[in-house]
Amino acid sequence: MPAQAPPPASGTTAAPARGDKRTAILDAALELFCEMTFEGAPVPLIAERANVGAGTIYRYFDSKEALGNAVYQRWKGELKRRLVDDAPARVTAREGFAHWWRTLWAFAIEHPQALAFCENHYHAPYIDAQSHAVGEGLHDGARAFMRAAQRSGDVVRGDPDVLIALVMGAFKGLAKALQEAGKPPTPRLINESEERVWEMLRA
Amino acid sequence: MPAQAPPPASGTTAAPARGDKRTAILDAALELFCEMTFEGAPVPLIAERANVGAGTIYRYFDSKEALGNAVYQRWKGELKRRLVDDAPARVTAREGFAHWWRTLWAFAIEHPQALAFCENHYHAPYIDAQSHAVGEGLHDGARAFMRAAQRSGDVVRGDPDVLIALVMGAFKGLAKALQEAGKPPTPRLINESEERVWEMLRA
Amino acid sequence: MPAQAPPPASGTTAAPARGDKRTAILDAALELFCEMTFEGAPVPLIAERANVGAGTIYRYFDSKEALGNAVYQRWKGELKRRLVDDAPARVTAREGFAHWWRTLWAFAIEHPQALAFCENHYHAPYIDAQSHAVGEGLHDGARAFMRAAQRSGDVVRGDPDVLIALVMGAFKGLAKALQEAGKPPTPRLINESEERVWEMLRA
Amino acid sequence: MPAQAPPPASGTTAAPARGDKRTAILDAALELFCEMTFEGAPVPLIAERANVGAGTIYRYFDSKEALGNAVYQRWKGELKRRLVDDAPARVTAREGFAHWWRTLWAFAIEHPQALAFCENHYHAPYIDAQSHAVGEGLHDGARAFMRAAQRSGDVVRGDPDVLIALVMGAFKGLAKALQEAGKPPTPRLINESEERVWEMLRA
DNA sequence: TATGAATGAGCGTTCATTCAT
DNA sequence: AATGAATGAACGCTCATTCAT
Repeated sequence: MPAQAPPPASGTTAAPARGDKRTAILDAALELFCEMTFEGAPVPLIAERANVGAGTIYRYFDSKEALGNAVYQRWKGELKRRLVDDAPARVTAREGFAHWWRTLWAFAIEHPQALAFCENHYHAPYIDAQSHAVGEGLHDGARAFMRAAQRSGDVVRGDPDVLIALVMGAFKGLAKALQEAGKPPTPRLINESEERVWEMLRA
Repeated sequence: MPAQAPPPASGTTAAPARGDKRTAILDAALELFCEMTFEGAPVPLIAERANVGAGTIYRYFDSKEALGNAVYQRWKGELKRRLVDDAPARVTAREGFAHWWRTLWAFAIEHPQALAFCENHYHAPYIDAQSHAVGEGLHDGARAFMRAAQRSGDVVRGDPDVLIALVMGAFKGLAKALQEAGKPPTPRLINESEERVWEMLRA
Repeated sequence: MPAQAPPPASGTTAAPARGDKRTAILDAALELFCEMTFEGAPVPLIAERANVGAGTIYRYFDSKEALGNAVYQRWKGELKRRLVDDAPARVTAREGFAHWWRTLWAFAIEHPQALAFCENHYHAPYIDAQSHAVGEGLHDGARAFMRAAQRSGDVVRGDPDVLIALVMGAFKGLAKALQEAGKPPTPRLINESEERVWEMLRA
Repeated sequence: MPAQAPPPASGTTAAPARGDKRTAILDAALELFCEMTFEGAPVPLIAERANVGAGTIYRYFDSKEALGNAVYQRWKGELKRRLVDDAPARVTAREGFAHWWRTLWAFAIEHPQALAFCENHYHAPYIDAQSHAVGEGLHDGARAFMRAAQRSGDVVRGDPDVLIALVMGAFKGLAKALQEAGKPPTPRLINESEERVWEMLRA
């Protein structure tokens, strides 16, 4: 799954679009950070995979750490967009939960490396405040949803952060386990797991 | 703990006991691998933290990778011992689940870094087959428990590996969230989360 | 010279010519290997002597051992070229021997360290098969010459390898002795020693 | 050929003789210096081969370099003893030369590693003045012999050092070639080479 | 006297970063 | 704007040497 391009390229459509190189670098970096760890992935190798010169990376990113943060924010931001910004308004708690669960799986299927990267690197020493803020934005959306669901009486009482941690943890655990086992997440599995996790939340 | 043990334990309590250095290295390595990543933690820094010379590490471990695996096996083995080997026999599924959940939390409280390390490093490129075998031993124990619980009708049907992934994921998610927030896991929180997760499993 | 040659020769004389660095490294390595032994010569010191960064050496040579072999093949190959490939055809055995003896001395005068290096390092543990093959090529040429000289009745019968060993040993012995004593090899000395050594060979 | 013991042990004959360890260390060092180079042979490995503790070596020798010089002097001294001190008095030049040539070969057969070591390490950076003095003593004896042979008219005129260099070089060249080829020096070969080399010297 | 665990300086090598082109 | 050769600090690791036992 080499190239992923969530933010539609701006400007004219034909010709070697501006930003092409930046995207190529971000894609290559994501791949290699997943394969070899952030520290283990040499910048020159990222450059080679992105088909650019090693020096070119430094025209787009101040440092390797800045590149790591850019990768993080790109995908964490994309996930937040889908999960929070595109959330359906005025639906039941159960429907809202279904949106979350299915969107998470859609993202995991489309961008398995992006998901693994964001999970594994949230606590990496090079992740900066701005990146953490993006993560917080996602969490805020989740908290708002959970609180509303508790208010409506559909979801058990208790610290919403605890419930979010349980739900997101369950998702990550299953996604990771499937990836390791090499099994694709079938619609059936997604539905059944949605059911199970909802039981955990249900009032 | 299949790793090396050059200095035979002296048994008596006085004097800088043999084996001290090996343990000091393992402890320092765990700390630094958590703080800085395996690749990011320089061996000389591990030595300094352990109050030994840099070369001394290589008297106890063949390489940095061997040290990483020793740390992994030490704690994953300890967790497996508590979770599987010390599991109560002839109890209900609900009681068996309580043992798991509470043992996990006890371990998380005693050795927060050990838990984080084992979780984050299972797929690191340096983890070897023997380490993976230790992890498998733990998983086998979990699967045996889950199958018995399904046969007794207390837990929902379905792939036991999926259920294990959901439960372990939920635990890790909550443990991680509390650690980040700096909140200790209160007995109340442990009990309530046990209740929630059991709902996810219950037939 | 089968080793790497990354910078293509520019041909024109102006500007710091490409290939300069590779040659500077080979020259510095030869010097230091002679002064301090292969194992005793630190790579960073070779780099300093060659006026390049330590890392630069590894752009031209895969390892210190590869550098050692490149030095060996460079000079052993050059010697073989002069001695074997440029040997005069259809001359008497005596004239052929004169070519060998004088060419050896010319080489010893031009490249005293190169000669010493090739002699002392043929059996070093780091010298690889390709380097040995270059040495063999030289020896094959010598054997062909010696056999022809024996067939023509000018040189005594006996294992040609033994005669070669005696002749080459005598040359190295004298060259080394002069170098140690700091005396230059005068034309007179070269001629007289040629006479002596020919007496050893003469039928 | 693990143990060589030219200097007869002093003191009483039975019981673990004094000097045993010193000799064991010198023997092990000679072997390993030949197999792995002086720089390449770790002191702890020498200790292991000598069946002593690593620290014990430093009771007998101040440093690794001192050990290297002790090995050098031991064997160069032994060679000088046989070649110079035990030389027959009042014999013809031809007979005197025969003594030299045959003694060299006897030494080469008895102590092949000792010979190779002394040859290859004379110019090593760690060889000190005292060691060089031992070598000089040998050379002085050779020079005295050569001068006498020239005075008697049996050997060609010319710088005796040049003649010595040619003769010793021829010997070393042949000895080395045989060792490399794995062929033993047969009496016939020794005699024939003696004849050849004498031709080089003969007036 | 003899040991070998412990040390840390120094090795060969890598790689994030720069800069002449 | 883009390159990739060059750099040198910093890495993992070795080994000559010391010293508590």
